Amino acid sequence: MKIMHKEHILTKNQQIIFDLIDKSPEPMKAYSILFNVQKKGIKAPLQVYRALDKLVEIGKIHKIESRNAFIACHNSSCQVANATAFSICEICEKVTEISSVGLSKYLANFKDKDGMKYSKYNLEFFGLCKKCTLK
Amino acid sequence: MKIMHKEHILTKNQQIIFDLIDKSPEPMKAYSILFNVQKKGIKAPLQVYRALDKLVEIGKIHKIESRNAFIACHNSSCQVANATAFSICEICEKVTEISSVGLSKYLANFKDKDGMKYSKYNLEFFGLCKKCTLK
DNA sequence: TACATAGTGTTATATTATAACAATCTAAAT
DNA sequence: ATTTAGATTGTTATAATATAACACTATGTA
Ligand SMILES: [Zn+2]
Ligand SMILES: [Zn+2]
Ligand SMILES: [Zn+2]
Ligand SMILES: [Zn+2]
Repeated sequence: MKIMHKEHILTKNQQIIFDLIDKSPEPMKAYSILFNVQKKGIKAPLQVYRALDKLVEIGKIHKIESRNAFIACHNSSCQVANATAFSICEICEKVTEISSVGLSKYLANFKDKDGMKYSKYNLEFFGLCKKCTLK
Repeated sequence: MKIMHKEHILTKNQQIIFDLIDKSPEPMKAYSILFNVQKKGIKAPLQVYRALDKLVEIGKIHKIESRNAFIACHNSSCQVANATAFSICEICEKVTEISSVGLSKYLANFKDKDGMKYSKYNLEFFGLCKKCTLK
């Protein structure tokens, strides 16, 4: 898996949008991001999507595909933008990035019957978080 | 993981839409499905989405989240709609459902640090298929 | 300077998905 | 056969997500 270093210098729009996502306790959707940064001069969807694309590319944030939402990478050992795993609570929608050495090793080495070699994966687990299990 | 039996009797719309997806060599998008079934009397997006929702629920088709597209389940040993894995070629967009006993066992038994128990997962691998590797 | 590359601002538009409501069908249960 | 509950349908309208196209600006570097 290709290593993506995260020490990019962010541009103004990228920084504004990253800061917002990074502070958010939950994944943010593009138009919610747009609404929240309009006071900072980012007025159009495209400005948001362009920043999001770049932030995803360099691994500062990840997209939760099943939710069309974006979360900051809080996986300290995660130097890659292309090997991601999340747990998602189906009640409260809490999303957590999973950092398991065992899991990432297993998936990075997984080979299917066709011998296709993978350069990237995304895994989303669904269930109930602790809080929601107790309710 | 809850077992979803697939021996549902499909309604007219569900059958029309399943047949179309099942014959397609590649994942189909909702509005492409709509276009293709208009001659059969299905005229509105909602009719398509409702059938898709049901077909996903009963495990006859799966949604490829990263592509917003739908593929028929061709995994003969797959009796569940909630434990899915796919390989996706980033050039030709060929999608294959992975049926690996090892993989599904590993993921079904995976537990994260928080002890969250999962009821469902979706895994998407990305890379180059054999054909595209040779080009 | 000259050039290439990446980022920006803007308008318009494409694509994906759901809300709301009335009508109809289906499968039991009386 | 009649009632009832639930799922499904048909329809119009609208919401939510994402990209095309184009002119312009910043930044690094040769
Ligand atoms: Zn990460
Ligand atoms: Zn929860
Ligand atoms: Zn399947
Ligand atoms: Zn390919």
